[in-house]
Amino acid sequence: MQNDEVGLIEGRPDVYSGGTRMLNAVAAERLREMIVHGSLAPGARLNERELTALLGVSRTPLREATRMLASEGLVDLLPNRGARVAALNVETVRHTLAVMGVLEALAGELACADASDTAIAEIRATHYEMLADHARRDLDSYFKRNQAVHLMIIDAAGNPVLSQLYRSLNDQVRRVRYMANLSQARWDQAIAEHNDIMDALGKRDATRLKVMLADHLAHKLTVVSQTLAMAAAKNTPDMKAPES
Amino acid sequence: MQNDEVGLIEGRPDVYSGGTRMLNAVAAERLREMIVHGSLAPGARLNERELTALLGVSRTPLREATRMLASEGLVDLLPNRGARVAALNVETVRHTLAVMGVLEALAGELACADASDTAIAEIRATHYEMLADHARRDLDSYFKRNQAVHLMIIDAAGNPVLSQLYRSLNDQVRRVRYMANLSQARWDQAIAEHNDIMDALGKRDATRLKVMLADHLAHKLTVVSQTLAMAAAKNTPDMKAPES
DNA sequence: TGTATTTATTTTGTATACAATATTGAAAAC
DNA sequence: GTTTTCAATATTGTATACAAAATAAATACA
Repeated sequence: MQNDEVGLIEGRPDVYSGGTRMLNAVAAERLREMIVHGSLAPGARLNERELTALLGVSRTPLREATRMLASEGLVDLLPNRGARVAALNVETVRHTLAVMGVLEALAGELACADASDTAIAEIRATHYEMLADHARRDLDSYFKRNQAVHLMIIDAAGNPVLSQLYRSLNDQVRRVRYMANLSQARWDQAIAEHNDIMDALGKRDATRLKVMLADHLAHKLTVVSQTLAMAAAKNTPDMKAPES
Repeated sequence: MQNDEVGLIEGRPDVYSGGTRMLNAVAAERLREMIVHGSLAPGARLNERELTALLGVSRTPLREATRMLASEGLVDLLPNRGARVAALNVETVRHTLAVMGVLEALAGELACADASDTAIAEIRATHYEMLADHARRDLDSYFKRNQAVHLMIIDAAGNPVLSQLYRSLNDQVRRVRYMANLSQARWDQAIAEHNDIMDALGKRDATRLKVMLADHLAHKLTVVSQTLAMAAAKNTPDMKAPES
């Protein structure tokens, strides 16, 4: 009756088999994606019955997954009322971006000092692919490459703690992206900023890189704030979790 | 048979009652404490049977707790081999302290700019109590107050994301503290540094505060590194998780 | 004695059962 | 017509049952 999708073991009958895979990780991954992409909206309840049916997993690994997501800050747990997708208000995003800012600055510093030339070359290559996406007006691909560039800079710092933390915070902010498209002007500006960032990194100019990253993030904050303000204006009592 | 300690509901029979409390949170809190205090050593297996007996909770909330701790980085999950206390090697601690450094710097900046005078006064008061602990050579109380001061500075920044993240990272590092005592010389030096930190914060001198916090953390890193190196020398194949 | 190999035991992963709290909906009271 | 009350339903929290790994123990074999 269970195991419609996930729990199904390669070419085996549609029946649970026993202590075997890490369904909690699978469920967490899929829930994370749903939350980031907005198919689970901020404030939405995570109904266990629905989600077990959707994911083909029993309640046990599903609940383990929601608990993990709660520790990551994507979900809020309410006593006897289950899990809700974390609210997404301007304040929280501002706080999150402030932290991401110093993490990027640290990454920039470390990357300029320690990153290998080949690592920087790989970042540059992805950067150019991103420019191609911009030229083609391929927004989806641009977003992916843009993300990749930022994550590659972070990873170039060679600090796994930093990498993991940044990814976690980044997921929070990514949720906003799927709420509104980018204006052409802002897109062009972002590209210009990325050129500066790439240039500074190529020259291993940590001081300038940090400034560029900070500016880039500040502009992102204004865009995100506008997006959230508009969304809040549209359907007023949204975005914020329904009051307890 | 279960519910020896935690699940026991006020003056009720020693039997489980039903969908009621948040035993996962209770279990997570107790496990976190055990890991931070070292009663669950780095690399140790988290045997579910033992822990359910110890905590008086069934496997379900216990597992939810371990999954949360995994997301916090205090625990590693191995497929079909359960949870282990995360290893505690110099590298990881160094990476963690590097991130904590930029978080403290951000907090210092924001606190100097935005913290209320009463908030700073409260930090100062705790600072003086810490000096009293030092004068009395009350190491335990000193550690608590020292922690409190640092957390108060973080919280004074008024950024909940920052606060939560810092606490999570801080738990990682706190584990080392319980492995060795402090030399008198280092203790005196730490006190001197704290005086400087307090002074800079009182004058809302963000630039100097950031330098002081950075120095303080750098010294902490050397102490922690020595501690871990000594521990590694004593019982060689410890501290690192047993190879998979 | 030491090393494979097989068998027993333990431990983990998942599903389900059951009780208590929330939520819904309809009847009753105002 | 609106609000209140109370039963019916749904949903959550916890415990337990059962199967597959993993580990330990025991046996076979050299």
